[in-house]
Amino acid sequence: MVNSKIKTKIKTKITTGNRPSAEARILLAARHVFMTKGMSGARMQDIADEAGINKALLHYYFKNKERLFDVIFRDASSVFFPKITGIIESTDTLEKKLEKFCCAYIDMMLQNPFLPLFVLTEANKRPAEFRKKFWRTREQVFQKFAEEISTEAEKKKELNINPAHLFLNMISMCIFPFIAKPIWQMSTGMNDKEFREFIDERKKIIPQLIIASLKKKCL
Amino acid sequence: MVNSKIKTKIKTKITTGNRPSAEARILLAARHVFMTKGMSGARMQDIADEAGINKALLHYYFKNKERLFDVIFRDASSVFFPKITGIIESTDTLEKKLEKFCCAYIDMMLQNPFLPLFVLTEANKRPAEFRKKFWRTREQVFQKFAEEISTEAEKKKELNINPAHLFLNMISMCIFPFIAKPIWQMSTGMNDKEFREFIDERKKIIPQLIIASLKKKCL
DNA sequence: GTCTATACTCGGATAGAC
DNA sequence: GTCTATCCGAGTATAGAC
Repeated sequence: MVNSKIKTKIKTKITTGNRPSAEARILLAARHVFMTKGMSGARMQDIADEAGINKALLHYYFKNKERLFDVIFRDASSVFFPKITGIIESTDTLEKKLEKFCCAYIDMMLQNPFLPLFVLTEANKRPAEFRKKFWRTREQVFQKFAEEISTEAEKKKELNINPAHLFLNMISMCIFPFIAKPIWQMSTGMNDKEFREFIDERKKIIPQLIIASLKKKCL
Repeated sequence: MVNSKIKTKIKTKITTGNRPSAEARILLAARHVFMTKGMSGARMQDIADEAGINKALLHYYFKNKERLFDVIFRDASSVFFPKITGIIESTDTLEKKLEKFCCAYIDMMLQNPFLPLFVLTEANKRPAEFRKKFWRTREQVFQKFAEEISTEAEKKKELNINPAHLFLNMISMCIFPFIAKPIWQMSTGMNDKEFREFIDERKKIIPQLIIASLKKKCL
């Protein structure tokens, strides 16, 4: 499996034995190291160690650090920018849709706690490169959500809400706690278990709050 | 001015002439480079260039990269974790206090747009070091806010609100847009001017939303 | 205090054996 | 496909002149 073809989606291929292939182990290790240290802080040696191979093999599979990073980052982006078509197109009420979205999104971040800071940091560091290499128009989650909310608002004559603010409020409240986790825990004294429970509570609180903001009286 | 004494607060000292001293220029340049590139991405050469001096002088003033970083980061933290005693102790209503807080905090970030991502990233990368070297108990903004909200809630018999969620919601909505700025602009097509106006709107929207969440019906 | 020149270290990348 | 050994550029840090 040489690096000649760039894969668009990472799959952890398994060899005939029970141990993941070297390539799969590299990807797993690279994901972990890049996510925790960032592009500039990550060391090829760390990735090699964690994958249980040596540096030379990294270059055999992925040419250089940048290419390896790109594979990881592209995969990370595709997870971070969710596909909400499924939720949007369902026949649920808006309330139910928001609830499903928050719940699914928070669950995803519980499984990938470093993802938000990783994607946002790297997107900030080189915005031009990000736009060119990683930005997919299809990932414009916001557009669909905005339409959905606008039509919903029109139906109910609650036109005083700005979909942009509403959507940004929602994702802010979902994502930010994961970015601020260490500081928040220092500040409140929460341990990991308490933090986890606290986050779980937010799956209900956030959509409720958003729905409340739709009422004329609130905004 | 040798590096023997560590300053707790950065002041841009001006020499007798009209050009800032070398030390002041270094601090200014270092702040900019560290904030945009992060600790691991920053290059001493870049800082020297931007300050209009050479690398050797950096080491003359600040011994090494880590010490220079520490000075910048300590200063950044003290700005990022706001002193809210002034707002808390005023005789304003809770509503007014929240409004003042959001407004002041958003204004601060408008002036230091890279601050949030910088502080949060570095705090995440080395949480133990962060706690030891930079965390100040006095910065536990949250505690005071929580007490304030609790007493307010008791007065109005609106005990169904959790101050932790309320506070986290508020700062999430204030801070997150600055972290997500490039992605948000790509996603919505906003230019810098529009983004600025959009942010200004939030100074009112966020406290309104928070106040609304205090009502029993909303949460 | 400020510079030039240089030493040293780290880390990404390659050559080549097996 | 995987390894050892090595190269080489980049980047931090220091020596020493002025």
